[in-house]
Amino acid sequence: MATERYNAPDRERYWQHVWEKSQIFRASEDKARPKCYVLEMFPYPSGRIHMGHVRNYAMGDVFARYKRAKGFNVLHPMGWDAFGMPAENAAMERKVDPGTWTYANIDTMRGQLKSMGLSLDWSREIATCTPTYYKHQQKLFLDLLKKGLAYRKSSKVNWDPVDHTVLANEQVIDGRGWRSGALVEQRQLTQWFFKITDYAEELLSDLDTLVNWPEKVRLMQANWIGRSDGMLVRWALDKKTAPKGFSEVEVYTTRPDTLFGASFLAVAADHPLAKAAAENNPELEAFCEECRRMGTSVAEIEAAEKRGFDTGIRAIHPFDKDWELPVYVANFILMDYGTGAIFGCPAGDQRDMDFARRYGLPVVPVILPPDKDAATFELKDTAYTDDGTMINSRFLDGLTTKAAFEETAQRLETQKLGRKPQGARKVNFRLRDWGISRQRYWGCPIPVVHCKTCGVVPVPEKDLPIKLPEDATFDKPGNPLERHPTWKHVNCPKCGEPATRETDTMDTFVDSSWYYVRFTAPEAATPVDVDAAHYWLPVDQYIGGIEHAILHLLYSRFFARAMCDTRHLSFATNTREPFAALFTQGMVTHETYKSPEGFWMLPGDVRLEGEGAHRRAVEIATGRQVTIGATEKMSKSRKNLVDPDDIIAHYGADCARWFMLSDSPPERDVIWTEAGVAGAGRFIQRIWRIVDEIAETFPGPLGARPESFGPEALEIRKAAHRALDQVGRAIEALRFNVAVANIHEFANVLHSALSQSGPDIAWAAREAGAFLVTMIGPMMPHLAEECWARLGYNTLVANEPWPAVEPDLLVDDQVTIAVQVNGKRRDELVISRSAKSEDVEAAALKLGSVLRALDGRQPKKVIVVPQRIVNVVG
RNA sequence: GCGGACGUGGUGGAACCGGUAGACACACAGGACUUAAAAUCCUGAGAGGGUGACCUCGUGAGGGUUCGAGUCCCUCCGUCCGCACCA
Repeated sequence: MATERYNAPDRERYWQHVWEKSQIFRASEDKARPKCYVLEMFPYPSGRIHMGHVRNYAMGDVFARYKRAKGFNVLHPMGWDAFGMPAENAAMERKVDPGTWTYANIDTMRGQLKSMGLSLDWSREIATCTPTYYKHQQKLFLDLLKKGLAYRKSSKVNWDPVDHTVLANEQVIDGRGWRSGALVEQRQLTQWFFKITDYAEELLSDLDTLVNWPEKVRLMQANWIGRSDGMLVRWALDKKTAPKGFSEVEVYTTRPDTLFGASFLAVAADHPLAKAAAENNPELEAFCEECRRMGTSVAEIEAAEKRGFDTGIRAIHPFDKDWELPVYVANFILMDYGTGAIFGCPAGDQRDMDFARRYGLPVVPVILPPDKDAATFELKDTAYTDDGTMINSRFLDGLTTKAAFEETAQRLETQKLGRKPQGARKVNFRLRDWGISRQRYWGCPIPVVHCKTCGVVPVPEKDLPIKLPEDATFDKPGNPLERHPTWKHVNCPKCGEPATRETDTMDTFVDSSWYYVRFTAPEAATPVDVDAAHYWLPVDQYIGGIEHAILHLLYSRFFARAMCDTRHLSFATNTREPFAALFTQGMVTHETYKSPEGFWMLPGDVRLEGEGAHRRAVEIATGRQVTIGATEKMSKSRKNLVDPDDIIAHYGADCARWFMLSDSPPERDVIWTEAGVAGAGRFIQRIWRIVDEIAETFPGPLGARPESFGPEALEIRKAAHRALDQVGRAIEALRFNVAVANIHEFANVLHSALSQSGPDIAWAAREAGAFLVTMIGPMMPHLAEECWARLGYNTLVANEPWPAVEPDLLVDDQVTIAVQVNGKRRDELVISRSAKSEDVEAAALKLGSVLRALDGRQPKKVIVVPQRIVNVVG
């Protein structure tokens, strides 16, 4: 009896070796089977994997292995998002070459991932920093350039003074660089952009098709794209006051209905009209300068008051040539939204209200709230921005807000009142083009050459890849490519004269915008093997962190479309969405500990004692009391890290995987606890013991199925089939914690059933054992193989199909239904599943508990929900 | 400020479409085994009351719809997340 304890670390190495040798996770196109592309967001090779990776990849692996068992042709690849700042920082700090550093990290992390036993097709591994990858990215860039989807312009950009590079709008968080955390500055630079705004409408409307994405992510993207329906309204300027060459100003508004509530116009400090007006007005010039300086940080914007400067220019109301309004330069007008100019309606917009109150401008209410009386309605300092009935608005009076919008829009479009004021409907987006220039070394070089005579010249395709020089220096800040002695000096591909290479490299988010395409044919001579991509895409299940809800996912959605339009890609589906289903997993958190001096401490240096209110922590080395802090995301800075290697070496990968999948719903944060891991470790041994006992007590293969099963054997079979059914559904829905609970439940049933004997029991137990092993397979694959072998099979459970559930076994002949009296549960009733409602009612009314609860009253009504509940109303 | 999500025992969390709330696990308590510990196995447990089969209360708070509400509707409170002068 009792085989020894399952030695996870040892057996895991063995089974990993077996999988690797048999190459079972290699994917190839197979039209005969339905495909399933399972992808987890690929890691940045920062040095070592962390628990967040373990959780992410464990989830993806469960799904991939399950789908494989369900008969799908699964593609489950892995690679490295390998360009980026940390490699350069390492080069600066430790004098190692960024490439050397990166590849060493990749080697380490590959080893770590392999020790997790993931069902990955390693033959497709890619690293974005290899010329064999970025060569194709350069080709894609050239095609985008040709198509007009990549372009250069001078613009105000977010400059990260720590990383010495430009950041995209999406990469500025609370006014700080997303990576460095430095306060971002505004600089005027000539930069490369991708025309993501060309796809704004499609990127927004197609969100509706992404039904298998979290609602939250879709909303975040929709808000980010920020569509608004409005009008462009052109206001004539009074000739006497307008600067030379300006006869009108165009403003953007989403509320043309409030046009009669206008009391001023305002333009941004960078607006051409402001610049012209400032030319011979030093005071205004100074004000504009001040405005430009502001707005460099969000903190300042928040604190800033609404301020303006009257330019002296007067504008003429589109519907009344005798109505003049002042034109201000104002600090709260954004040059890059709409037209950089607005008309201010204090009654209908809080900002305009603040502004009007400060400068003593008129406040005319134009919308009467539904619950207010026209005679008494007045506005204090709060604007009314909702719908209502139009007042003080001439021909709009009495209309609803919506009708007034239409009426105004129509009139503006068709009429030519006064001096050529007019308007046009316009959809405006908040989304800006994606600035991809980075003044860094460790990125994909932008393949163009700047020539004095020919201008910007694309590098001929035959010259790709433009490789990074291997002898760059990192001893001072700035772009190593820019200061490299020879790299940038080339001859113009067009005229042959001396010219310079573009020294900007691409934002690393470009690399990750198409890697999922490259995985479908990682060796292809062209960026994409169209057939392979057509077969595999879209990704059927994508799993990663919520932190990429906007950046990476939006860029990827853009890139898929841009690649379609440059004929690199075509989808078999009728949308151009790269990720059919998205799942965003929660973070891995851990308690934090602080020494008496206030320094963060590693969990490994701390011993926990007591519980509840008496729970305390002491430093193992000294026995000193340690402060237990909040539970937070595992991070280096707080030192609340647990190294996956340690866990895998001690408990095994299956244990780490199982714990990650237990308890917490995958979309929520999971708290890593030593007790939880130990519990997972105990369960592994429990499974091993159960399987061992089955193998020992009921040896041999499944054999011929008995003619009939006794009630005890039937119970085992029912439990097995029910569990298999439930676990399958739970995995399908990515509800791993529920699957884990179902497995626990089944293991408990099986464990207590094993003391019985008999030929039918033997068969049922063997079947149940096989089921148990199959259902733990996706989550604890090594243990499953070991158990599978122990049960006497000489195949790999990783290759076994998910058994078919016998539907008959999922239903019981007898059902237990609750009996309520007036909605309160009083009893329960075990009755035939097919019992008629009348019979159920009769049986319920006979129950002593029911009679007692009725207390002599006659039942007024009896509600019977078949197989569920009886409610006696009395 | 705007938008969204969430709120269930000591803890993590279950509960299909409105139908027995608390599955499963962790932690805990008691017992068995053991010289002892670990491991394992068995048992217990939402709160309160009763000797007892039982009764009352209970899913953030309050109200509503319903035979019946953790689930649907309204108001409020709290926590978390996203966006934030976007006209």
